[in-house]
Amino acid sequence: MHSLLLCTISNYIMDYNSIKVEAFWKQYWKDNDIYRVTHESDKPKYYVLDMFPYPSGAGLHVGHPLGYIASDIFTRHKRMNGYNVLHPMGWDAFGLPAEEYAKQVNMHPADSSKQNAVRYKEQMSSVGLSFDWAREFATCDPAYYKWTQWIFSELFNHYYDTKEEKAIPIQDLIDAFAANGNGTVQAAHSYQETFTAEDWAKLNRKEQEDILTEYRLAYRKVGYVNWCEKLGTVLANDQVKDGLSERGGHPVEQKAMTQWYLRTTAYAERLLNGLDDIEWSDSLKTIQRNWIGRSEGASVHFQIDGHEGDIEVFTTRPDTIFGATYMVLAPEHDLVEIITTADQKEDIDTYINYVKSKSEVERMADKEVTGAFTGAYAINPFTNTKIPIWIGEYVLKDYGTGAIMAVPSDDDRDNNFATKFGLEIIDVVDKSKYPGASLSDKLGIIINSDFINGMEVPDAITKMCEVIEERGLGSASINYKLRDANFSRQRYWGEPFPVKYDDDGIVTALSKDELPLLLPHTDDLSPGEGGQSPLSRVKEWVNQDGFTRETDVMPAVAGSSWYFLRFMDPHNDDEFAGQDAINYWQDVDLYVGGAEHAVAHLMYARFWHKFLYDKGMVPTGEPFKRLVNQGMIQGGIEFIGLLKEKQDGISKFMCAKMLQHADPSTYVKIPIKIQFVNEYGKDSSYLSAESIKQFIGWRSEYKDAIFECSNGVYQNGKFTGKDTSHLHTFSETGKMSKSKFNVINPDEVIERYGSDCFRMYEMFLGPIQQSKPWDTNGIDGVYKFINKYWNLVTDGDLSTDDPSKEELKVLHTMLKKVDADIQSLSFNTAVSSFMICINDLRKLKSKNKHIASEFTLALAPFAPFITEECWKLLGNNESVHLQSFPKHNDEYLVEDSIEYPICINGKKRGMASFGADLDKTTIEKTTLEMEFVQQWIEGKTIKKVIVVPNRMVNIVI
RNA sequence: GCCGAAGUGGUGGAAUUGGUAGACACGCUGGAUUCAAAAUCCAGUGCAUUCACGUGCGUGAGGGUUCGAGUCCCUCCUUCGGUACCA
Repeated sequence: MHSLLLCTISNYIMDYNSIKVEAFWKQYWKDNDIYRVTHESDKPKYYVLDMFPYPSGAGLHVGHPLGYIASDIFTRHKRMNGYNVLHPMGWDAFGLPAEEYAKQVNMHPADSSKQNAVRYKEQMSSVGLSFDWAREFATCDPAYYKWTQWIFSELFNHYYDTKEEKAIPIQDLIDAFAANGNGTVQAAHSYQETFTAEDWAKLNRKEQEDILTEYRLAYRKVGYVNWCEKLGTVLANDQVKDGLSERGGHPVEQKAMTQWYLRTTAYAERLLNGLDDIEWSDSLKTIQRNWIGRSEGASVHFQIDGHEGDIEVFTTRPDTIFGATYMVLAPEHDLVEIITTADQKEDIDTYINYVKSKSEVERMADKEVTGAFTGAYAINPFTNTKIPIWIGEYVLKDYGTGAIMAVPSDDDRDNNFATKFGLEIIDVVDKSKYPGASLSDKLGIIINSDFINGMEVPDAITKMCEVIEERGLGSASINYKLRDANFSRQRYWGEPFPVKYDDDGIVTALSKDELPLLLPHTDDLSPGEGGQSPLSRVKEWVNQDGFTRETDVMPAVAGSSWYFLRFMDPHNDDEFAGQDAINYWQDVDLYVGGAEHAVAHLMYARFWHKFLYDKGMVPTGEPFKRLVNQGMIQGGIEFIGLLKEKQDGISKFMCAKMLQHADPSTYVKIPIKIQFVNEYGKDSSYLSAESIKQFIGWRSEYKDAIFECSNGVYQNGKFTGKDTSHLHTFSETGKMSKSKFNVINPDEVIERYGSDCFRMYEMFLGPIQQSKPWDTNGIDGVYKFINKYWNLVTDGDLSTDDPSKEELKVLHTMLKKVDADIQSLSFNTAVSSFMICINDLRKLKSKNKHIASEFTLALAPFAPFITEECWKLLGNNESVHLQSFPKHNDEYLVEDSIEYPICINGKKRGMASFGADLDKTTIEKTTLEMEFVQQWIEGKTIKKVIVVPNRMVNIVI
């Protein structure tokens, strides 16, 4: 056995050979399937999940495994505590980045994704992550996306009943329409009209479908996309920068397209309330709450002077309605066309064209007040005065009703608008009693408002809601910021929508036995005509006998919205997951992943889960019980300054120190390989003459360039100046990325220090929730620890005697701390406990087999390879990872005496040792008699003596 | 602007319910070992002052509560993250 060779030379401190040992055990674990789990188990279940990655072409860098290592330690600890732990991994392979990467490397995304996943898996195994690889799948596997499509079909075939507060089959709604029309139906919808059963019966099938679509949980409507005429393509939001395409810098405009949406708004209240019962960080919950953006208020109808209809507005401040001196509609509001007078038509048209010409980004960036008058007037139902109706881009068509009553006295935006256009301002809230209160605080006394004069604002709001309902003007209502989710992408690499359109354009969802609807193969991934998906060019797929297919595909979030359920039963062909498996595994107990998914992924996943819950297909209302966001490991980025103006036609680089006070517009920062840089990451980082040569070798276009250092000039291989050249560089901290040449690959670190050392060092860096720059310098401390541990087990013979009291105390102090730290995910302090323990054991010259064994067991979750090796060397045959985690025993931790700090007026002045069970009075008495205490209290009166048992003594004089 | 999180040595970071601030580690200094180096081991290391014992000051700034504050309260500053005219 190779491992025996390592330990037979016992009188010599042998370094641990990580490469050999890790290779051996990696194979052993694989061959023996020790991380395989099934739901047929008597043990309690536990589900630890990492957010599955999109396998990018670059492979893993040292930042990626941070969360995986943490969850792996947690998993191993749970396993050793008798749990049946589901810990799977897979690939989020569909989506834009995968498609873009495939184009770059000139491969089909199906192939590049597969290839990248293989590399990821290999790297993950090198890190010693204990995934059950039998459950691996990718979101682009037809066997998986069959069920993504199926859930989508189910969404399509359901509506949300607001009375039952759950999803109900659409057939029930059709029956209700046929029986009673839509007047009595309580459902989440976007259909504005009311109809009777007779009306419904008169409609043809297409007309009925058009109404039903406004109720379905998956539906189609017109939405806007970022359209770039020049590139002939639709762009994602992050492909647009400052209103221009990121690639090429071409103008981007808003283009209307009929697209698929999910009615997430139906679940707004439940998505909000569900947050109360789960263990997520407060900040993450707050982000989700803000995103849902619930606000209470009233919807009020304003009659339009000289027109039949009315304008409905939503307001959180019905108490200020007496101050509503004008109204504003969103420029896209349906009524604009109807109410605009002939006189104002030109103004309005000009303004609408102006708004259309602006991109969304420009609209957000531009804070200037703009608007136009429609010429029409509404009647304020409380003052009965005519108030002008304007349009303005600050009113958004998607929020509330797309119309507002403007109260310029109590709303900053309304105020700016009124001031600019000379509209009337009536002050309706006296805020003098509440200096410093902001408008959103809803504080003040109502004035100039008839029957609510003198009331406090909150009371006035309640009163007004009542009166509004009494008078039939509207009702109290709740509004959400949350919008229905756009679910269409004009792309290739995603799930095809499982739907078909007949000749009349009526949509039906494919049934389960028609799934999966396979994504057809095509090598031409360029956009289709008019910004359509590349699929639109695959005519033989789109045009079927008697129907056509949807050419848009689903977004990347589709596949990640339910993958955690598939892991429970990944190879099931009959169901998305078998009920036995789902009932056993229930939900995710611990979910670890990056905060960048705080909104989109988690919101979609919770939404899908709640839908499946309504269908009785999952047993819990929330998918992720406890969630932890790991921080990012960043990298140092090094730049050198290149002057924009060439000197006699030659490029000139200048020392960062010399550019410190220069005008930043006169030079550009060129990122360089961090390997070239001396004192990398520090303020003093620089390129020496040697590293400038390396740089020139890498970027030969600069071979003749001038490098002006602070102490001389380097050019053409020669340095003229005093001492050696120092070309200082700019150092920044940021994401590790290929384009910044600062990627540190875990493979290199593992090769040099071993996987166990790498794992423990990543944990030792700090709390996992925190982001921090990678710095290999500190790794030596952990490396020393690993070697100390190795020597503890392998250097010399171990005694089988009972361990001493001191040894037990040192060991059990560690066991207690490590156990608690793992549960609270404080892995950095757990690593430090191991270090303290091993240092203490060395001081005690401990060579005890029991101690070494227990230490090995406790260390196993952190350092799976070396502990496995040591466990074997300690004479065991079964894997260390299948053992029980050692329990600490408080008996060994009992102290005979306790060191008390003695404080005078709260300042420590000395120490004293007292028996652990000594009473307070004796401690107080003894303390006051002590010599150094006497010196401090001499001639002073003692006001008070505070004795905190087991803590400290404080004397107040 | 609004919301959230966080500011501790030269560095990464520790500190139950308020109870010895700086654990552990890096780095640095000195020493041992070595022909020498690496590696390893030992000692020291918040700042100021002192030959020294010690003393003073110290957790972003200022105030407060308390016998006692890194921890609680108020005001402010900075950094990071989220969000963006949300009626």
